Amino acid sequence: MKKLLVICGPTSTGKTSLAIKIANKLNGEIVSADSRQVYKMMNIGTGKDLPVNSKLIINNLKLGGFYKIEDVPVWGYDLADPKGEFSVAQYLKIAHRIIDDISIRGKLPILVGGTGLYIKGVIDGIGTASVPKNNKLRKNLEGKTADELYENLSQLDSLKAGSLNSSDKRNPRRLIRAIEIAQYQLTKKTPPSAHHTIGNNFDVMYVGLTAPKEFVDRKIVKRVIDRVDKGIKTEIENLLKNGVSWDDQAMMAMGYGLWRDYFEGDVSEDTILTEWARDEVQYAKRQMVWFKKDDRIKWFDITDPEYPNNVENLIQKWYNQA
RNA sequence: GCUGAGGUGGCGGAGCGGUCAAUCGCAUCAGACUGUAAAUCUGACGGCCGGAAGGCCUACAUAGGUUCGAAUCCUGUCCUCAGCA
Repeated sequence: MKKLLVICGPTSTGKTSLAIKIANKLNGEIVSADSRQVYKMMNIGTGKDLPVNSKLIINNLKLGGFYKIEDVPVWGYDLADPKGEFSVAQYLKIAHRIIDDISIRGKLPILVGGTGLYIKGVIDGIGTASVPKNNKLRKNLEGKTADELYENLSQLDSLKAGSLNSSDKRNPRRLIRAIEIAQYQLTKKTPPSAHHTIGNNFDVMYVGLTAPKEFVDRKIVKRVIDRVDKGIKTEIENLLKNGVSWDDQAMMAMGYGLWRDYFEGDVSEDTILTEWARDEVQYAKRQMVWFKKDDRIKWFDITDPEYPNNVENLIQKWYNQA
């Protein structure tokens, strides 16, 4: 059976470096599952860790392209223009192609990232992903309160409305999407097409990386400072020069939008760094909340001295199985 | 030293006699999540008991006072800030 290795976990736990190590050992290629690394020109802040002067290699337009990091092809970067929009649906489409392609070439695809929804989408599929965005509808719904939206949804699809939990009932963004799907199903009268999933065709191994909170927090602080040294400010200036605006979806990424008050206001760099690190810490927490529910994941504490041996043994053993 | 403003929960900041354990924002903690997911949203957030309703205690710089009742009014004390010396 074809194999797929997933390496997930919160930010700052060394997912990529483990992936590279494994890729070198098992003849693998990396596929990034990261909702911000998909943007071009956003390298330092999203942690692409590209070697200097490396450039995107494109052999097949349908697969995006790949970078080489320590001789390992890394896919899933630079799929989108930071001025534009991007969503899971687009990611899934291309990620599936990439994974199939790697697999067909006889190599091991390694899905690496911290965006839980992307990983879950790739493996388990997202049934409604084929329902397109309806800008007109969204425009109309814009500004409505959660209660109004909920009422609206109830009329279109009372079943769906009733199934929402108390949190989603008050989440305008989710309610709008739910209405969008409900309306699509009403007008098109066609159920969303069957979605491509990988779960059934691949032997998937899930490796999760964690560390004690204090360890992760310290690492985050260090990394934030490191990114400033590497030139995050220049990177942002370049984005702006290229027409990216502060309001673009891509600029909502941590460590980007935050700088607006530095460039346009009188907020100090120190303040920005503190807030940036804080955002990352909060994000790491949210990632863990998401991942820890998935009991397919085999967890490893990266501060455990035995960790490198343990993961590699586990993966090797899984890899050797027919 | 004089004059003016002010001291509220981890922070910012409302409240200016009762309905105040104290709006709200941030932080923190817990959680949700299927086309923005590094997004968006929910709950908890002085202490103790309780599943909850609710109850009890300690609280709005500090010490007194006025009042049936004070974070809110008065007085002393200690701090902070602005202007004058």
